[in-house]
Amino acid sequence: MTPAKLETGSWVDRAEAALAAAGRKRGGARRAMLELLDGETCALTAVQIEDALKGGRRRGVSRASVYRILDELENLRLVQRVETGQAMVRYERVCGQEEHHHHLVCDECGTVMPFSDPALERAISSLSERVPLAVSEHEIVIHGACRDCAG
Amino acid sequence: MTPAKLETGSWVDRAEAALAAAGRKRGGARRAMLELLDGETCALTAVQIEDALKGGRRRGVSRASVYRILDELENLRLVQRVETGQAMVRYERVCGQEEHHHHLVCDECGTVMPFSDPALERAISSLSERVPLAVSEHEIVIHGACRDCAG
DNA sequence: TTCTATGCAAAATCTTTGCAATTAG
DNA sequence: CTAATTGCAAAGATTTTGCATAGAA
Repeated sequence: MTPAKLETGSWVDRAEAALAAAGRKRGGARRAMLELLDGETCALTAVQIEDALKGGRRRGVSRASVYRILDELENLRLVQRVETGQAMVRYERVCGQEEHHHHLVCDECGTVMPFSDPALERAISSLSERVPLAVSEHEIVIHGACRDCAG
Repeated sequence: MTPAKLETGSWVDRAEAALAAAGRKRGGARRAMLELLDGETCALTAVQIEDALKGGRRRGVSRASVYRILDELENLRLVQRVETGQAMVRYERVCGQEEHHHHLVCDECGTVMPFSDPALERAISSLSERVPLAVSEHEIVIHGACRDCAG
């Protein structure tokens, strides 16, 4: 065993391992999605994922598979759903604590940007202990006008 | 003028005034929705609103009108959209600062509960000044298992 | 071989729109 | 009378499901 190695694998490797542990077989469509998601820094919609795979150098993946695979990955906590109030759900890979972030949404142009704030996280974790819920996740979305749109 | 009176009107009165100021005429469907929303402490989906109006003692309102009216009210900032990651958007009335709150969502049974936390609000408003966005709103959703579901 | 992965097309769900009739001002 | 309101039905958009084929172990 090489415990030190456990943390060095990429997210794709970690995902493949989790899928294998769940008794799943490998598939090209899922592999392509994993690679795409691993390269993204922020959340994508199902349609954006489909389009990115269709246009890029990776293989295309049908929309039904995009949804099915996102659902599997969400169940395994490998990706998380992000609700930005834009009619479509977005998804992004789940990383370690160090990359934990939330989202800024420009209501004018629809741009979504990540942000993180330690003070906010502290407030949330303190709150999590005082709430009538066994907290598993939290999501913070800040709406406004981005610099381009606010003029 | 009686400035002191301005704060005493119910949310329904405030909404009607805002609608009148926007050049809208009164309508029974909208009135019924305003009264329903005013009596709710937390967010409802469009379908829940439709059902509540159909079954209750108030007049029924067609689904199209429910959506149209919610959209109007949202534009006038009389109601706000709440995304809880449950496929359907929820709406609730917007009140003054004193009633500002966020949401706890039980991912098992779907229950949505309101909560508020001054420390969290302080963290958010401090953050709002440091972000590349002219902030208009923020939304916080905490997911987990409620006491009934967690056992 | 046997069970999973995937694509395609149809279905389901939530939301919006077009149009005509109704109603407020 | 004129413009806003509303219901109904049809249209849209997003997401899910059924089924047959291809692929991994």
